[in-house]
Amino acid sequence: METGDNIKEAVDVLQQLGLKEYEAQCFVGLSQVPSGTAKKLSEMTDVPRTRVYDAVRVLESEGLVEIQHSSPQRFRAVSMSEATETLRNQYDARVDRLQSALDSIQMDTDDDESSIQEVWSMAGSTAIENRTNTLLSQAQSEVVLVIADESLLTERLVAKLNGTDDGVDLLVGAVSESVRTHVQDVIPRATTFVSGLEWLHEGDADTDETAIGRLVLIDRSTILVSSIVPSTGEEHAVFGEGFGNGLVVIARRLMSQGQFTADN
Amino acid sequence: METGDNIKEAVDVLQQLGLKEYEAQCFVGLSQVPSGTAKKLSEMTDVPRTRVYDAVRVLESEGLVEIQHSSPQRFRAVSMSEATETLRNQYDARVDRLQSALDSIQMDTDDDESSIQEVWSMAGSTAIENRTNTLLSQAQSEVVLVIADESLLTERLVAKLNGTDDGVDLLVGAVSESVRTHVQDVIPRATTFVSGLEWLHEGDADTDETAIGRLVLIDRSTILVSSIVPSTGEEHAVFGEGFGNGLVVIARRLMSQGQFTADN
DNA sequence: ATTCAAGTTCACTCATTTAATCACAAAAAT
DNA sequence: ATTTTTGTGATTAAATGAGTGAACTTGAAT
Repeated sequence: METGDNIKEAVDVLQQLGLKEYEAQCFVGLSQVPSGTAKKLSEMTDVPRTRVYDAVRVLESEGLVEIQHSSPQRFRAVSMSEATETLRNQYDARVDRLQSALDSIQMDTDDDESSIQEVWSMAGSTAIENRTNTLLSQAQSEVVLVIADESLLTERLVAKLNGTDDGVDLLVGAVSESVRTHVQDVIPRATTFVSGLEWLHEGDADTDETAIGRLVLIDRSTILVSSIVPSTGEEHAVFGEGFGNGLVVIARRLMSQGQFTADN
Repeated sequence: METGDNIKEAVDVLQQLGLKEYEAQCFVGLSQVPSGTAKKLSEMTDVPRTRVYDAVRVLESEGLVEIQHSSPQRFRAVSMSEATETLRNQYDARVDRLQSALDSIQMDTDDDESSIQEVWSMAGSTAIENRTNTLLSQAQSEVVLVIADESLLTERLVAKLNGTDDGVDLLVGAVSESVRTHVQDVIPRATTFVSGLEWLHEGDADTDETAIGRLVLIDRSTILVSSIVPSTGEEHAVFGEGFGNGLVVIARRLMSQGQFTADN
């Protein structure tokens, strides 16, 4: 059922946004009718009638629902645009509060006696994309980027690449010729090539091995390699810094062995 | 203690953003130090050492923390800007998903045999501000606005007011002369006045009565009145639509009795 | 006035989730 | 070799939320 799934999806997202199940269901229910009573709502959702009142009251206090104090009470959802706006404002406000709370806690500046030989792991596509961005901003002389999948070439990434300093060499590799030409189109100043690294696209369909997502090498001294785990589709990454870092050394070695072949 | 409170605040906000207590504490702990082990973390926060691992693993999967798989493992938080960016992206993505899920559910268009004599209540400053905005957009001929407190005159509200169609009369009332002149400054095209309604600012300090926050009357047929509950500081509002609506009638009556006196 | 039904609130149980503790194996350090 | 750290897993306890039913209002109908 089409709408049924969408309803479930909406309830789901609302719960992720912090609403309880009853609250989410009531809100979605109300968003389908101009207004409704507790009875009507409990019929169209599977919220027990006696609990509709609680749920709706919470929703009202959060600015998502209006209540008419008549008998029977009537409820109605605020407009979609008002609701999403309210939710977004709420979250933005929270992130802002977090930011200022953390800002006011100064960090212990024991130097991190580290960097060399450390390999860090992280996960999550957005986080990895953010890190990629941060790294690109730090580039002084060279950026080597290999992307396995066209979908990873987001607008934001393209913008960032095009915005890098002119003194920075931009080498962008793709796994296939078609992706390469596309990359060359959107990032004219880059030197593009088709990666000669076979292991980059092991794990396509047939094999169940994890495939490489992106590879970022900055100034030959910082590297990030991500992979997509086939079962969940999640993106994981490893990250190393420092010219002498083992991971970085390996990456340089691979390059100098001519595995990366520039085509133009 | 200054930072102690800020730490609590940060943990609190992170929980509101969906993290569990241990996760929130670990993240805040890590954000105070370049990198740390489970032991160190459990000492600086009050997360049991044996549970640091779980918490940090979740944080990693959410892109907020990096893990170095050595022995002992070392953890570090991503930079503040990356963290807030990741969180914000995550939330925006959710709100977007909600929007499209709800969009695809069309609403039952049984006419709402309503409007007249209905009074709805809602709560939450942002929601009320959003509704105010929506109402201002709908104005055809006249807007009467009375604000009790200068703080309610947000940038957004001012922009909205200045952006209303020229054919719409703009009457803005303030509770004091000083607020009035300020209003006149930022909204030149408005006709401003000092509200003669004493009950608007009953409940200042001494009395514990709830004070009126804002009063919005659109085209003499839609009204919204909000009040601030003194104990919690929350803003609540009542809202009525339709020329014949009781609340609207009362509002018109008050106006025509000369309670609102234009000064210029 | 009394009764009845619908509307509403409240209190309580059960299930799930999360916090907190413990026992133990593996790894490092002494 | 022995003793401390480090990491995993299981287990208990506390808190939260879902689900249910009794009881109390209210307004309409007898």
